[in-house]
Amino acid sequence: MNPDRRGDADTARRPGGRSARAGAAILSATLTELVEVGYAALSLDLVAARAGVHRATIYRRWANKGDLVVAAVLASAAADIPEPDTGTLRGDLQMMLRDVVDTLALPSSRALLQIVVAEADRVPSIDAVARSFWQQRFELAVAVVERGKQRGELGEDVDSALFVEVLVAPLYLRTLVIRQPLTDQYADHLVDLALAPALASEDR
Amino acid sequence: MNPDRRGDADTARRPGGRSARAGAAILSATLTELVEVGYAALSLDLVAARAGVHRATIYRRWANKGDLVVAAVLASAAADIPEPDTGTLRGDLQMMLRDVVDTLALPSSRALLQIVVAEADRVPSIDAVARSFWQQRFELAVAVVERGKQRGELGEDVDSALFVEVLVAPLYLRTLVIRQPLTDQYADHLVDLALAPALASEDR
DNA sequence: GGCTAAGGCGACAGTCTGTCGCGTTAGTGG
DNA sequence: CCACTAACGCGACAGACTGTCGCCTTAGCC
Repeated sequence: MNPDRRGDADTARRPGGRSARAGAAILSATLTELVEVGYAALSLDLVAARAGVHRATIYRRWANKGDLVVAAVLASAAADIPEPDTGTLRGDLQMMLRDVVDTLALPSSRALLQIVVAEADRVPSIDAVARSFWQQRFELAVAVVERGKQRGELGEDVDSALFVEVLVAPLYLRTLVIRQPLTDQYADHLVDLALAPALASEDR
Repeated sequence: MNPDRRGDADTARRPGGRSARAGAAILSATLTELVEVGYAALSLDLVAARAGVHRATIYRRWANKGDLVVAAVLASAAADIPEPDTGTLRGDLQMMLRDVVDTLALPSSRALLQIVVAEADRVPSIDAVARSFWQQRFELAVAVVERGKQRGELGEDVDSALFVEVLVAPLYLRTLVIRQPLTDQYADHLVDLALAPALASEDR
């Protein structure tokens, strides 16, 4: 639909050299600025300056501010996810939740998450990135829960997807909505709470 | 600290007439625009036009775009909260959660919530509004849970605050983060899940 | 070592923010 | 009922930012 050559991101025409360097510098500078001043106040002049690049160069690749931000968020979302395997469901869950706590403690992750939350309803491409990102994460977490279920650490009747949602949701509620601090103890507490019914039924 | 006469919001110098009307029109127009185009793209020109007011009039009251948005959000947060009392804890919780579901289904509430989530870390006054808003809501919900506890519908050892957090968190996770739809059935399911341990212990 | 895609550079129009001074109007208080 | 004056309307303004353009320069590829 778009004959424009922009927006091809990594498939730069000079993949070995300056183009690639400039592209990476721009995306990195965008993320830094984004975390620092937010989306609304983001200025391409400053991004260009920080990246050591002329502003026109940015526009040669991305049509506008929104597209650039989408690309930057997309690039930073491409982190790989550690797969926990401590041997017990409780251990795996603790590890995962503590990882979330650590991630949400980073100002950069918080800022990025906030931007995605704020813009996803308005920007289809951000919506798409968010959906696939969370789907991946959830599939992994659900797999961990399923493994625990097969080991008999959780009742067969438990809905794994819902279990994961209920387990992690308070971390995001505290961070984004009610603005309360997160601790490892809190995370562990959530795990205990989620596993309590299983323990109780063991006692019968 | 600020000798400027701006920012007094409702304490206008001509409380009876044009000033009050203009102020209300501006705040209302701001909210409408905010929901429609978001914070980043909000233009005071359009707000002024929608409010039927000259742009300078806005600046006479609020120093900048940020202050105006804060005032608008603050004004809209002043809604009163219905206190449920169905006679049973399950009924009260279902009512509260369905109310949250309904609220989050409104584009205006979603948009406002998203703006608050995105800006609270950056704008102290938005942070303050958010904190007091949620504290009020949570106190009410905790009171409902405590009442249920006194009726014996919930174990004495349950942490009411944590109970409320875990109960409502998935609604916000789905709305803001993982972008999944909310239904009344889902809300009821959460209530059942939260009350399950209490039911199980009744059976002993 | 030459060809050429891509970046550097500066100028540009258009939009938005925030400010100002002056004229006008509509509440307020007598 | 009327005069006073606080507050608004209006248009001009500087400054910042967005997005575009054409020309020149450079660095990567063969």
